[in-house]
Amino acid sequence: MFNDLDPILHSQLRLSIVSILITVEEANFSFIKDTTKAAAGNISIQINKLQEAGYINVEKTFKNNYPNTAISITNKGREAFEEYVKSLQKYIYPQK
Amino acid sequence: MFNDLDPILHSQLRLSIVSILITVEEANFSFIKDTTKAAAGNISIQINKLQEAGYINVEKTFKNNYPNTAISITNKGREAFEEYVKSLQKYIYPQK
DNA sequence: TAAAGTAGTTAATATAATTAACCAAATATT
DNA sequence: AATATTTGGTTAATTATATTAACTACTTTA
Repeated sequence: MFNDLDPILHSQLRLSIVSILITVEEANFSFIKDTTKAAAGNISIQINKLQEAGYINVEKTFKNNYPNTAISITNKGREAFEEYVKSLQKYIYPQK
Repeated sequence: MFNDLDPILHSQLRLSIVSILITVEEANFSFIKDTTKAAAGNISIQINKLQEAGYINVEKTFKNNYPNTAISITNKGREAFEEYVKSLQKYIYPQK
């Protein structure tokens, strides 16, 4: 009846991050920080986990002399997100 | 942009339980156990948390000589679920 | 009456999320 | 030109959560 929910995505902050990345080509650390209002440390860790899972690409460069971490979603990440949403539907619309 | 997701509901097992209770008048422990496939101990704990939060009613009686735990959703629980779903929509359909 | 099953609970453990403290470099202030 | 502050992070420690293993208490069956 209830599919397992991908534990990588079933975390508020990681879901927020992926949710943002679904809508944009690329986002940097600061944008994620501003948008999610989460603490930088937390974001740093959750980005690592998403990268380890292969859900996002992380490119660290320098921009205007400052470190800049550019993040984008991978195909795997996009698919995982779609799967997660499908599974969730079964929870939130159990009448189906 | 992203509402906080009610941490009481943002747990796979608790969400499963509430999701079941949304569709039925009442469910007992065994039904929840069979439907969710979760371990009894885990269910026991999550039922306590949902009760503490006022999201469910728990009635312990004996049925055919056996202990029987009947569970039903409260108005508060139903509202929390609806709110949770609304918040989730913003995550899973960020284009909106 | 001994073994197996029902219906749970609790304590201990494993896992995950969060925060506090830190680092390195850049820029702003006195 | 020192020093304070800001940017953009990371890491270690803490806190919170979830899960499991072991147990309780009773019932039924062989």
